[in-house]
Amino acid sequence: MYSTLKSTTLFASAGDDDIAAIAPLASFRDYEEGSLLFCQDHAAETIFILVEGMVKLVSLRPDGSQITLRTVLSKEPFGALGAVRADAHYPATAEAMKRSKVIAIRSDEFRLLLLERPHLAQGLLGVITRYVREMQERFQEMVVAPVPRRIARALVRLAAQCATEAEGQKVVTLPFTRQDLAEIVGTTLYSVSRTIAEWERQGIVSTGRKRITVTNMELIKSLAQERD
Amino acid sequence: MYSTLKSTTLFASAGDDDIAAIAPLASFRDYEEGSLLFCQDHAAETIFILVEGMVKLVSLRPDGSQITLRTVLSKEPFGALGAVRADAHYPATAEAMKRSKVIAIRSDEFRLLLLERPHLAQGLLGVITRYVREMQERFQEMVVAPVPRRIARALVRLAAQCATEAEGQKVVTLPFTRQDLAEIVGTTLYSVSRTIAEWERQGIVSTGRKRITVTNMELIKSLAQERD
DNA sequence: CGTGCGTTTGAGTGACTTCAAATCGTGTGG
DNA sequence: CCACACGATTTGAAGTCACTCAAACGCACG
Repeated sequence: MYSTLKSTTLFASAGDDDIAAIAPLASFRDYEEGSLLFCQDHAAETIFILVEGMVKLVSLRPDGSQITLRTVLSKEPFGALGAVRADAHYPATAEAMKRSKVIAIRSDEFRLLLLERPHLAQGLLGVITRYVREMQERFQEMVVAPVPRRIARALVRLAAQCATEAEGQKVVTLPFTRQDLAEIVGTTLYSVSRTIAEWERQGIVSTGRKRITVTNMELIKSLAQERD
Repeated sequence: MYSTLKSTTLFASAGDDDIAAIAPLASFRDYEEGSLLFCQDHAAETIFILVEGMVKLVSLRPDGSQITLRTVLSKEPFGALGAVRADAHYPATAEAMKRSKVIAIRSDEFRLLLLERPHLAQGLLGVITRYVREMQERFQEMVVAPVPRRIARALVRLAAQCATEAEGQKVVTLPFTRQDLAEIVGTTLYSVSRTIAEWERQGIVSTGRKRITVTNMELIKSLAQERD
């Protein structure tokens, strides 16, 4: 548990004594594919760190459709906003996309530690700040970028996240359905299908059921850029 | 200066000793309408707190168009992400929309204080967390909501911010051009003009040059809702 | 009384969505 | 081991929302 905690982005700047203080609050949990780790608007009682698997944070809309706010792949924390304020509620629902293993930490006790241990607060600030920057970037994309560019950007971002796990190889396979991607970039599965089919004809990607393999990362990256 | 700092959202949870530690790092600055407080991608050397006036945080796009990430009205801090990491750069450009007065704090020295004074870190976490939630909400709007609803939401949000200053009155006047609003909701000034003109015909708002007055806040709020 | 910026309005276009239906691939039960 | 069933994907056709471009208008300031 010690070394697992130490290797996460949240506790990268923490000292051994900080880790020792956290460890008693933390426990491992496993989730089946499709199960929910927490639900939107429920009290944010625990914060999570993904150890293994894949989790998506989705926002359910009144009309039944859903938007994926974030895809958690590496050893990133999630549901961490609840550690800041005492009466916080989860702003989204967390769903396991595969069998996943997580570390769960009680947020109320963690919050108390934040006041005593500045390095923990530092780590949390770092994690949240990085998230803010990513959100701002995606926000801008949503507003101005056409659908194909949004998809390209999503692929680049997801490939980079996956590559953290499987050290930077040229060809990256992403285990997402067209529907998954549609919820990430805010479009329909039809538009995703048409766009990806076109790219497959051009040899930029190869696809399959629940799978998209980027074979020419450079080209995808250029499609993700502003200019044409 | 002491009481001014104490009244801001960033230092609401700070003790008198915290304020005393901050005060030497802080100074007042004034900006003319249209002047830039900081520029995108420059080193984030100082964090700001708006005391008086109005500031917008805009992201400039390669094609020349711009998107307003945030409109700062009340005694909110901005440019505060730079306080977290040493080598941070501003993710956006800050422009004064009116003559404005701000408090400027050197971010490198502030960062050191964060490690010694947990209540300051607490305050910063609170501010950033609130911002994350707002961004997530706007992010979702962008993806799924049609333009008129996005405009309605922007008006509701901006009116609420203004109302913090001029205690909740029924009729709120917002000093924005059609272009300003277009950059906030991510559309064109033409679409804003048409939408607002329609609302004026229905008596929901009254408009003028660089001015939009919400006369029926309830109706605007219902337009901002998901359902029709 | 001009000049310029902010605003209005029209017409045309294009990107994306929506709905419908067919097809493909995979896993499962007989 | 094969056939079926369901989920995932493809493709077509129609419709619409909002953008783009162009031009005119009008308020406010010098």
